[in-house]
Amino acid sequence: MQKTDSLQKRAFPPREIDATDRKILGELARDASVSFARLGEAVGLSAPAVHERVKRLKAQGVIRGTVAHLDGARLGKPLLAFVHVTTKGWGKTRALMSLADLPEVEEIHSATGDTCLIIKVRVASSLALEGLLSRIYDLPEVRATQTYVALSTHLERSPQAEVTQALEEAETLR
Amino acid sequence: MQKTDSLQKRAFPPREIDATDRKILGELARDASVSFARLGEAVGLSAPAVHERVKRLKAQGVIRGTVAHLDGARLGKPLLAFVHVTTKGWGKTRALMSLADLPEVEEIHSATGDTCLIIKVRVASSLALEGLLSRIYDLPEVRATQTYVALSTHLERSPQAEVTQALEEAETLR
DNA sequence: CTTTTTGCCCGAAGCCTGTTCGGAGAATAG
DNA sequence: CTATTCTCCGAACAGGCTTCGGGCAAAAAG
Repeated sequence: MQKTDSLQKRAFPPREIDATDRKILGELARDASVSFARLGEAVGLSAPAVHERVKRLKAQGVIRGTVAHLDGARLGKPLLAFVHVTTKGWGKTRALMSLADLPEVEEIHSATGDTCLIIKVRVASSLALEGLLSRIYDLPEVRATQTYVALSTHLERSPQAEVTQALEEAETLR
Repeated sequence: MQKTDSLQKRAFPPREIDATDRKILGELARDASVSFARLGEAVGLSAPAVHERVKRLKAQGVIRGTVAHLDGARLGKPLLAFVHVTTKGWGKTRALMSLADLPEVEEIHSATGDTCLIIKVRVASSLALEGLLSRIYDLPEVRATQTYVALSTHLERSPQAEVTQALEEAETLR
């Protein structure tokens, strides 16, 4: 019998993510409303086995949660734009991060290139976009912004489970 | 009794999205794994009433689906980047749209500004990013690209249900 | 090689939840 | 006032989630 006095056993040891896990993740990334039984058919396992894997993947943080994907246009926010912000000094200030309180702001990244911050926003109208840009400009550390308005969206999805190995293979000479 | 001979009755007439709907959508956009009973408590309705509203919102297309939100880094794709593509002529060609077949490509938008296309990609390494850019450059209609690498992501979420009315209100003089 | 341990899987069963149904109540139109 | 429509609720059924115990194979230990 194993003693576990001083060394606490982890509930989920950091196991490798295998091919079956990726299949499950691929299905869930496309449609998380599928039943465990049907998921099991797709990957060749029983429902309890799939359930255990999904529980582990959630505990490991690979699955960050399940969310409803809403249609921005039907919600009254048909205008999508990317705002590139150039800041004085380092961009990550409390004031800039407070933009996350607005439901119009969907993403905030620190980035390389000319700009320091890339912000993805979805607003009701060009007037609302102007109002949002006005709020950004009011922040003292903002030096300039450049806005790219999405005229049409051809693809928009959450992170996918698969990885294309061919991208990393040695590039042949051109 | 109403005759329905020539005019087929819609299963879900295009009803207005009211405040209760938005509350439900807000909850589901944050966590779609909540039960209808708990959702009903949050908005002051019974489980069947919430169920009917959600069914209608799905039929209307406001809820496009429920998906698992995966962690790109833990899946082996820690590098997020936005690629701006300048194309010859109009950007939306079949070759460019075929980039959607790659699981690394998460978004494709036609955009205003200097660029014609904004592509959001998540890759395993800088080498993989180079390989992906190489594929983009191989397309005949691509004139130039500019890549912004996300150093850190401070916010990344799906479209939110709320709309900030204050953004559209008249801007006072500065 | 034998034994033990570990990890992963499955079938069965209980319980929680999704889903449907019929009816009540309010608001609106006729 | 009456009829219609719409939305809601309580109850009940059915189905899926979740747990449990046990079996099997591979790896590790002896």
